[in-house]
Amino acid sequence: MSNAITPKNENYAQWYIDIVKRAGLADNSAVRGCMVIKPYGFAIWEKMKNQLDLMFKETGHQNAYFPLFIPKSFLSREAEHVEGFAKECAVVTHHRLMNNPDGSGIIVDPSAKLEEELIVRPTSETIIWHTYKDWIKSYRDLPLLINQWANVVRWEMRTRLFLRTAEFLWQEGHTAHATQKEAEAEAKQMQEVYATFAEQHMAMPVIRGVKTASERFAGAEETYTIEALMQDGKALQAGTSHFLGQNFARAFDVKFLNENNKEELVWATSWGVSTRLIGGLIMTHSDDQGLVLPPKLAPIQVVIIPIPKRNSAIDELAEKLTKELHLNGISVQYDTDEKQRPGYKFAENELKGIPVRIGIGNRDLEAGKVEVARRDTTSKSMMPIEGLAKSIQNLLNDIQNNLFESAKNFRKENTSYSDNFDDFKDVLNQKGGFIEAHWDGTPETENEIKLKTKATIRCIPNNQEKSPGKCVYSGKPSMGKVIFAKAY
RNA sequence: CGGGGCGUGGCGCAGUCCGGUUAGCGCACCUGUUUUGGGAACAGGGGGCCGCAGGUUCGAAUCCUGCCGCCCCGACCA
Repeated sequence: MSNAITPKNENYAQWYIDIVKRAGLADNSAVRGCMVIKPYGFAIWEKMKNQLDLMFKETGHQNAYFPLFIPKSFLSREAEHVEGFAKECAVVTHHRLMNNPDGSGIIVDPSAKLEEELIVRPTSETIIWHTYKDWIKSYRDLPLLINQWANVVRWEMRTRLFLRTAEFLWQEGHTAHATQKEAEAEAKQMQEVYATFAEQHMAMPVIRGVKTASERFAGAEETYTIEALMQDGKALQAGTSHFLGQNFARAFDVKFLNENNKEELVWATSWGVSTRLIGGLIMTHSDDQGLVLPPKLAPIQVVIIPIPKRNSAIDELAEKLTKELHLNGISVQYDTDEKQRPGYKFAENELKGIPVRIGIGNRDLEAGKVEVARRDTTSKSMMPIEGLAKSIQNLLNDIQNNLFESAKNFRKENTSYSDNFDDFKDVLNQKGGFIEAHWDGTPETENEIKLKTKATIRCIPNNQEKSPGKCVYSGKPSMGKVIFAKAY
């Protein structure tokens, strides 16, 4: 009823949970670590999915679907891959239930044991590369550019709504190429697609970079990542694109004949983003009043609220405006629910992060104006009815841009440089955020810093000019700066 | 897996220490009236195997035993 959202600065984790629940995005379910994504949350996911799907298709990819289950033996074919995923897999061991002879309910039928256990996919490289063996014979079959939208399961020890759930929705692209160069270009291209989506649609600035060896995807030779900074100063890995070399081709014996009739192993990439992005979206923009959505991803971009007493003049204007905005691809809801008063609706719409609210009352109509409130700044202004549809479109663009600029400013203010370890620890504990620092390039130093501070190297940023210096921890020579942060 | 917390109408909780009438409150819901420019008021009403299973007792939401589940914090990960 009254604002039940825990203030951000009081308890950020609780604030996040309150937003997810009160805005109606998702709920915990009867299954540990698995969430119910509610209609409003799913509508946001659909908007993300539609845009990403478009971008994948524009870059030449096709959708397909592979099985939920993976034979256990497949997972062990690639040594690093099994090492990375085996600990967190759900396993199917039987295929039938039966009534317990003692009458106490239903039990697993012991006679229905599977010959080979099935793994519920934690990711699909293995089943897909097993399939690719049949699909790829010639250089003419390449490149093979496939994406799948799916659910996967990783039996995480600790879960958080959207950010880390045992089951989650995602897309996983799996491509096969004739040359290393082409596969690397693909992996980089998809990193850029993700970055473009994050920045232009989510209004979430990201750093493009590569992972260090220890943070790399299990089975990858290079992991390209986009890293975002959340409001509490922690980093979020928002999307990754992997150059897999020939590791999976070797494990699943996927070879092709080149133009010279010579047999070669295929080069691979894989890349994915998940419903975690919704968590990132929340923690980039939202405030103590509730969710804040960038217009491009808001299921409802504009809500029109009649100020009682509602009458035909108000209805007419609302309907005219709705039509005009619809013609321009803007989603509008005219809230004619007479049971709730305006104040209640205002608060609910703010909670749900609807970017623009238009209030139409008789007083305003007479003056030829309406009240327009923007969610990002929570400011209100009177706008002339004349040309309103155009004004609203401009306003939506403004909000989209403003959210992105604000997030960039926040990141700038919360990015520090450090060249000695004491200072590094102080910044990390007092301020958080991204810390640029020199690193000597060794996994030992990386690990020591992680043990002492919980900060990890989020990435080695792309396109960085060489800037030799001394490692923040060891003092040894360093060829360039990397980004450290505590991460989700 | 360790630490903490919690299971009581749809949601949030009180009651449990110290057993005792019909298990209570706020929100939500239903009906009606008056309202309506930032979360309306009044009146009436409906809805509960008190997580599950045993036990103690004349009597258990409350005491005892066992089990189950979920959440939060940490280590692991998108």
